[in-house]
Amino acid sequence: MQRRYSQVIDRLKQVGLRPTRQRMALAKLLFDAGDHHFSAEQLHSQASGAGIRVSLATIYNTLHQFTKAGILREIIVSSGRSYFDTNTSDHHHFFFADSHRLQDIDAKDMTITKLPKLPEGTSLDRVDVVIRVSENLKS
Amino acid sequence: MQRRYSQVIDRLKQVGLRPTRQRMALAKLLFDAGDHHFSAEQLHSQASGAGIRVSLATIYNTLHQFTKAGILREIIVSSGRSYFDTNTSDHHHFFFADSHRLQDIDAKDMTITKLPKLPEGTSLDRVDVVIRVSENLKS
DNA sequence: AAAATTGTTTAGAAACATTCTAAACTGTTG
DNA sequence: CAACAGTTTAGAATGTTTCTAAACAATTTT
Repeated sequence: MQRRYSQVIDRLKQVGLRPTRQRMALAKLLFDAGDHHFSAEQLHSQASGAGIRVSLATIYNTLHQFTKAGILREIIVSSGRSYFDTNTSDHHHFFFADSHRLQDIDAKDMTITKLPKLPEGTSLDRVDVVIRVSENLKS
Repeated sequence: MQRRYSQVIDRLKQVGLRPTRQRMALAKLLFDAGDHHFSAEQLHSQASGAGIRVSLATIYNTLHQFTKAGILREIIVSSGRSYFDTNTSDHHHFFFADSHRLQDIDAKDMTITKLPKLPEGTSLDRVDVVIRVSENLKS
């Protein structure tokens, strides 16, 4: 049981975060599951479901720490609720307006050939592309 | 005094909205001022400052109605607060992470040559590009 | 032009996601 | 294992947005 956590412990240490009970449990949930998108509330329920007792405050703390550490990415597609992505590589998103679902777009499926000059005295953080789509109603 | 509202009245009628006192006043504030970005709260203060008494609920109602009618556009750059844009033409945005400011990017200053295939059974609503930048600290 | 109808506005309450607080707890270091 | 610094927690607080149902205003009908 202890050994299965070694990867997660290493990963946390690498990014300078203490491997606490909660962080290890959450990291395991997040990174053992492959690329996916989720909200704070979703992670909280998932944790509860898996028998991990973590407060919502810790979920938020952890999400922000992971994001700052670069092992998680925040996606902003709707005001009023934040989403996170375990895929931190260069890519973009489809956003299904009706169901609030997200789907990755691989960087290679999308090309931006011309970028505007950045405003004076600024440096680039990130280019976010969100393609908003509607699900067609069945006839 | 009455005549100055005729454009705004026509515009509201065109999009199927009754030209009420509040809608006319807000439309005038918004569309006489040239392209700009704003939040609900900002519009509310601006209205108050101009001696227009409108409730926040009406601000929100109006903003959503205008957006649905296509004479306003919602910009999603930060969870927890919505921004709107009086410029509804095809364009994108710079977002200044520190100051929460927005700046238009003309469609012609940015070219996307390759778009991914849309997921099965969906239709395109919009492609949003947000270039997030940080203001460089002075040395 | 009053009455009837329908759509709009409102204050205040409610909802919701997120952040804060300060006290209890845990991991780490020496 | 003591001491310290960092972490977690419940619950309160915050901030934005939506809801409610009653008053009001624009429009249509008579």
